[in-house]
This record gives sequence, structure tokens and C-alpha cells, in this order.
Amino acid sequence: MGFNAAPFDVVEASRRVWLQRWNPEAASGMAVFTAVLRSYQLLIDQVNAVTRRHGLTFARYQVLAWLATDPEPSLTLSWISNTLRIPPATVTDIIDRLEDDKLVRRVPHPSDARTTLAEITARGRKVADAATEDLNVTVYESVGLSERKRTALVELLAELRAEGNEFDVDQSRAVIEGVGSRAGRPKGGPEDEADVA
Amino acid sequence: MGFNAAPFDVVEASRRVWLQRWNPEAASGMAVFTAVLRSYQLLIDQVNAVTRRHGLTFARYQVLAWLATDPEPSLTLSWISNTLRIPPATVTDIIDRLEDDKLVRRVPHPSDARTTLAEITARGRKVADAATEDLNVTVYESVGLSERKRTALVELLAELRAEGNEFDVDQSRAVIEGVGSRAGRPKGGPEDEADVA
DNA sequence: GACAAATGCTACGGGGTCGAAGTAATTTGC
DNA sequence: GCAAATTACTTCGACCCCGTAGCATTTGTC
Repeated sequence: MGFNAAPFDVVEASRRVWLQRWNPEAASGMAVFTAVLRSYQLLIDQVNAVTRRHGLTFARYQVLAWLATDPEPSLTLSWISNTLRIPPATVTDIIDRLEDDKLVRRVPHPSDARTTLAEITARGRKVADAATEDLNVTVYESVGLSERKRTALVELLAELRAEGNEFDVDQSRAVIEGVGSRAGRPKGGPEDEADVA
Repeated sequence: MGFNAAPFDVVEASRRVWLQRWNPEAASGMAVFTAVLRSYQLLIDQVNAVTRRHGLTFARYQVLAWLATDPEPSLTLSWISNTLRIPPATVTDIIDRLEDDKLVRRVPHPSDARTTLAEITARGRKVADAATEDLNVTVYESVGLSERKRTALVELLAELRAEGNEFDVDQSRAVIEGVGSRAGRPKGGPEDEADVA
């Protein structure tokens, strides 16, 4: 769907309504959610338009991009599921489609027969890079905001995500440093269970 | 799906990869998009869990909440489509379901036979308010961040959305001031066409 | 007033996603 | 060393969303 401007700023309008009918804390929280929602819609729309040009949905692109990026040419499906927060059944479907298009290949895990690895093909790598290049030029480089404000925004959202336990704050730094160590893990799971309900 | 922490901060990890393989502008833009995406996932997940308790999807809740909020008890389907950025066919579907549940009623527009109004029922109002109350307590009031940071975040996102032409910046203020004037408009459309491609 | 264009909505059909249940392999506990 | 619990993935079925095409009405143009 093409993107037409809404007739007014829905976030600000809602916020005023909330302030009248509910309490200020709820109003600011609602405003955060609504602002994130509408920003997401704005951006995902542009992203979808690009990935579609390359024959991919965003979900499929995302998986392919990680496979293309990672030092290891293959990742376990469960790693994909946990990291990209895609339900297992959806990962299965995504890999099915990518396999149909010969962008990815299923490979048995060397030491754990339960586990399946997704391995990117040469063709897949080519498609991923072309799509990324296109995304960079068409969307990412022309997101609004100054460089300084982009940084501020990303930091605020990082804090929001950290507080919401969106990622494992304790382990994150260590994992990011050792970028190469993501794939081959025989166990694949975090060694200490996070206490999420 | 329950929400388990990802093993690391995917935004930061991606940003580093981008800085190595692509240019800094693309990296910061990608980080903005990814941060918005993951924040959206985090929040929409919580919101969905709440609305489901009340027998609604988020899309249906959103429509119902606007109907419950607006001074006018009815809105045109096209207004809903434009404002909440929901494709017309989807609005039809949403109203169908809400009608099935007796939360909303279709009413012919008094002066334009093409147009249909959605009017909230007493039952609909009750469900909407209960769901909103629940959302406030369960999600909105406990979004992270200090009040100051929430404001800063919402402002940054407003700028992002404005630059992306997510809403009609010129008219927005005027429309928001006259909150009551949204519904009954016989024409329903903006009087000057925004120059969107 | 008549015809073309624009607007508002709906019917149809398909694609993407995902919860739940099932299968297979591995790890844990005793 | 074996049963129970856990982990990894897939199958199935369903729901939600939405692009497309189409119909009805209104508006614009002459």
C-alpha cells in the first residue's frame, strides 16, 4: 500500500485524549507505544517495498542477511528463532521458502541429530547483498534525523528494550565481542536459563 | 509466544557489522530501523496479550478505542482507514468482525450513500474501556524509561515521522485543536490534496 | 444534464504467520 | 542403563491481513 500522510499526528492526539480520560503515566506510556508503532509502520512499509523487489519478504530477507553476514556460513534454526524472535514454526516455513528458491540449504548438524543448520548458497549471498545495498540506499541512508539524533534515539530505545528484557543485558557485550562464536555451538542454548516467566 | 530475551543486543551487533561492511550513514539508519522494529515487537507482544484477553486483536481494539473515544459515536470507514493507516479491505473485515460481536453497528451516512458509518454500541464501549484500562495498567504504565526520557523519545519519533511524511504536519495542529470536528464531515477528505506520489 | 473521473466500500482469494500437537533425538536423574 | 524430561524441528490448521477487481455513488467538466 502506498503511504499517504494521515490527516494529523495520531500520537499527539491520542496523548491528549489519554490525559483527559486517564492518568499521566498511562498517557506517556501510550504515547511511546503509539509513536513506536507508527514509526514502525512508516519504515517497514519502505523496507517491504525494497525486499519485494528482490523476491523476498522482510522476514526472509532478515534470515538471509544474517546468514550472509555471519562468519559461519550456517546457523541453527533455533538460533535464528531465538535471536530474530521468530516462532519455530515460522522459521521452518521461512527456510522452506528460501530453500525452494535455492538461496539456502538445510544441512544436518554434525554432532546433534535433532538440530538442523541453514547454510547460505552462493546465489543466496548474492541476493542478500543486493537487497542490503538497495535497502541502504533507498531506506536506511535517508531515514530522517541528524546523526546525533539517530544515536540518541537508538540509545533511548536500547534502554527501553533492556528494561523490557528484550535481550540478555549481562551476556550481550561478551557475545558481541566474540562475533565468530555464534554459529557452531553444539548446544545452542544459553548456559544459564534466564528467569523469564 | 512468550517473550524470551534474545542472547544479545541485535541492534548493536548489526550496527557493528554494518560499520565494517557498509558506510556509517547506512549503519545509523539501519540501527534506527532495527531498534524501532525490536521495540515494536517487544511492545506489541504485550499489547496483543492484553487485547486477546478481551476478545480483540490489536487492530480491532484500535478501531474500537477510537470509536469509544471520539465525541461523535460514529466514524466513516474511510476516515478510519486514512487515520489508522489500515487498508480499506482490512477495515471492512475488522468492522465485519466487530459487528459479529455486537460491538459496532454499520449505519448509512445521512448525505452520502457511498459512505458507511461505524457506530459503537453500548457493549462496544464497555469492552473498549475495559481493554484500555487493562492496557494502561498492564503495559503503558510500566513501559520503561523516566517520564523525561519518554517525552524525549516521543519527540524524536515525531520528528522522524514528520520527515517521513507520516502525517500532515501543516494541518495537524489545527485538526487536533478542533477535536470534535473529525467525524461528521460529509466529504471526509482533506480539502487540499497532499502532494504524495 | 450527460459523460468521465474520482471516491467509498465490498467480495474474493491468497499469502504470511503462528499456536498446538506430534515426532525424533538428546540429556538428566536415579 | 533406562525412563522421564527437555530440546529441536515439522505438520497441521486456522486466523488475520490485504491486493485486486468490481460495483455503486458522487463530483467535475463541458
